[in-house]
Amino acid sequence: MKSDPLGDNLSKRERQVIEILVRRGRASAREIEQDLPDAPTYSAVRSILRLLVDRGVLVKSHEDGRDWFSLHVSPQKARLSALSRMVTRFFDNSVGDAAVALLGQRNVKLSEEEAQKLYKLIEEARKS
Amino acid sequence: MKSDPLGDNLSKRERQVIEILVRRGRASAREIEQDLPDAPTYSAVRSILRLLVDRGVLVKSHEDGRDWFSLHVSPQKARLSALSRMVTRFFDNSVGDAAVALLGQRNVKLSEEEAQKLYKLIEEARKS
DNA sequence: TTCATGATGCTGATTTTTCAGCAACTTAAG
DNA sequence: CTTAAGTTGCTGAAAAATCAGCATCATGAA
Repeated sequence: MKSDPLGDNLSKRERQVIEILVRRGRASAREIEQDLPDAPTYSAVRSILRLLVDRGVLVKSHEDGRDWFSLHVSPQKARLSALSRMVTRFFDNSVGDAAVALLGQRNVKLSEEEAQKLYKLIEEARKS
Repeated sequence: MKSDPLGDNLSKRERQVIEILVRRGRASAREIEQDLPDAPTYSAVRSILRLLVDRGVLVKSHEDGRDWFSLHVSPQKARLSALSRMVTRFFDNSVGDAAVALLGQRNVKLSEEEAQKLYKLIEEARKS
């Protein structure tokens, strides 16, 4: 098991940046600056981005006259990784417990499509 | 909405400590020291604990000749809070998407009991 | 080309986090 | 009581993270 690039070895700002990129997929430095809570100066944002790129967490490309940043892993993978991590650390590795906690919250609404998908997944995961 | 005490205003070490307490419910300083990855000295652990108690994140009690630490909120609440946070930040507030991602992973096994619970929850969440 | 606007990365300073040393205190055993 | 082993909080130092200033480079308009 390789060391998780999105694990607990990230600072506050780094996590904030990564959350932005998980949601947006890809963003310019300016966009990240705008999305950042209590945003510091643009320079400071650039510093954090530079660090993250150096460590291989982010990927930088250049287009339309500016840099674009995205996660080294896909947002899909990042989401799964984060979920897994939570299941491991908070739910003693039990996906079932986590799912029950997730769906057992107040005011949870599911579309018909989602409900169907979930039924199917549960059926598959059911021990024979 | 109160500021989340388990939100993103925690440092690396602080998060590590909190994860330990979510799992153990309550622990002595020595136990936390042992569970901590790359554990520093016992003194350093105490410093982090002292800080967290001061900020009201942890609660300290004394028993059997030593201090015991636990979360100010219940592990149950902490888990839910963490899940909600993830749903908000990583799944665009869609509990359905998160649940599908969670259960759609490889090698997910559910007990009959868990499956039944989930069916029930989905049924409830399905109400238009 | 020249100028203005915006983007970039380097650098060092400030702030926060992390840490170990140490003296005081507690507890239990002798 | 005296001692030894374990626990605790204070303190300042070391390391890491955060940040802004600034010079340079890129882009596009005049």
